[in-house]
Amino acid sequence: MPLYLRGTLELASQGADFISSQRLADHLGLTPWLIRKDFSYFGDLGKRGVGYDTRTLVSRIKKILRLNVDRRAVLVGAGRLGSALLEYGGFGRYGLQIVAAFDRDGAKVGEMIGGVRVEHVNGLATVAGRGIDMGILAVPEESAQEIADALLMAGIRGILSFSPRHIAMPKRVKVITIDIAMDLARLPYYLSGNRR
Amino acid sequence: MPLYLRGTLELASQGADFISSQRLADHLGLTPWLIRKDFSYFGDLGKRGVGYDTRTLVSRIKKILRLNVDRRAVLVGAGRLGSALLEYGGFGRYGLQIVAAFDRDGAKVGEMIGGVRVEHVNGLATVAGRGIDMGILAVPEESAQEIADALLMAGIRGILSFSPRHIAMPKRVKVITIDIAMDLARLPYYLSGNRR
DNA sequence: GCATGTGAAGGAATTCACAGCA
DNA sequence: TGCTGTGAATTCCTTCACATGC
Repeated sequence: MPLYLRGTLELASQGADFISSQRLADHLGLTPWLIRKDFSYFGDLGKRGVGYDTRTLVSRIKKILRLNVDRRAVLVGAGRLGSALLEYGGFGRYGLQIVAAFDRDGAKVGEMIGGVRVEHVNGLATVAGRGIDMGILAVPEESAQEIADALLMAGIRGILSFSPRHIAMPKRVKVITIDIAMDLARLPYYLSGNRR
Repeated sequence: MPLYLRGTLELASQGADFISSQRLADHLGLTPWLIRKDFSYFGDLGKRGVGYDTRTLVSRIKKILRLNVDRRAVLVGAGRLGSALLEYGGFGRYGLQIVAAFDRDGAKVGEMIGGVRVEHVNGLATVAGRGIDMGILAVPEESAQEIADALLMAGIRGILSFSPRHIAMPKRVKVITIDIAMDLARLPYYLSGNRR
């Protein structure tokens, strides 16, 4: 569904009022019947013979994904990757915002990056009262688990981690891991004449 | 399999000579029988009653993933994310290396980042003869498709893209997309009392 | 005894084909 | 006619249970 949201937002921004499953499928590199099947689980979203109204589709998917209210995230690790994330403008389209940043390095504390002031990681517990419910982990992999534990203590219940380690958390906390090196390592398999 | 490689490398670096499917599963947050089933497709990798020899396991998986030889990649887009990638040291464990970087911005050309000199994007075609077969796309999303086409022309057959767009390529080119904002947007769904 | 390898069962996701409505 | 919604068929992936070998 997040992918469908992305595609619908994009086509809507190109001025489409209605889109067919065919059009969305072409745009995303998928098949129409898969999209229709997935949409069908959430009741009647489209008009037969016409397609899906982009406006209502966006708002329905946002509601399903609980993106109908703005969400705030905290970032830990203001290194190169962390800074890039703080200055990245792509979160806004989903109503997401990084509103706090922490680092272990005293030299970075106080710095403003992407409009956010870097705080010392010792104060991580203070995020508890700030209406933040997601954490972004951009720390060295050795400290990833430790910082994740601190985020758990601070009441965070969703983590996006860039560390190539499995983060152990109670089941109530959702962890999504992006392992960039591992993703790049998947490419060579497809390089030469592979079947399929 | 890339995930198994990561886990095995990690446990090996901790001094493990043999690992059981149970141990690897615990480490990665998976189940032992899934790992055994997946390994079984590639012939007898383990010793019954003992486990898997980490050394041979690593080399077998590397061979399967075609990571048994070092692979070279080109990066396009030396902005914040691109620079972070150039300076990231995590690719080496898989024998991957970024050996060239390109940017559209003349001011960046000539700069050294992470030991790589930034070249002007107009010269992208020159990668053809340099033993490079993967491209990393860290450009603004509007230019992603255009640059991907240029990479195709330059003989690249695998692309890791950070642009939140579907990249259209001939079937012989493998494209892996990392959409950071979309991944973060998946979290809110899990935030409150969801079943499962 | 211990841990792998694997046929069989079970479940989930995808694809198909078409009925139903604008 | 055009495009959605959906049961049925299919394919794929996961889980189980246990025979096999160190």
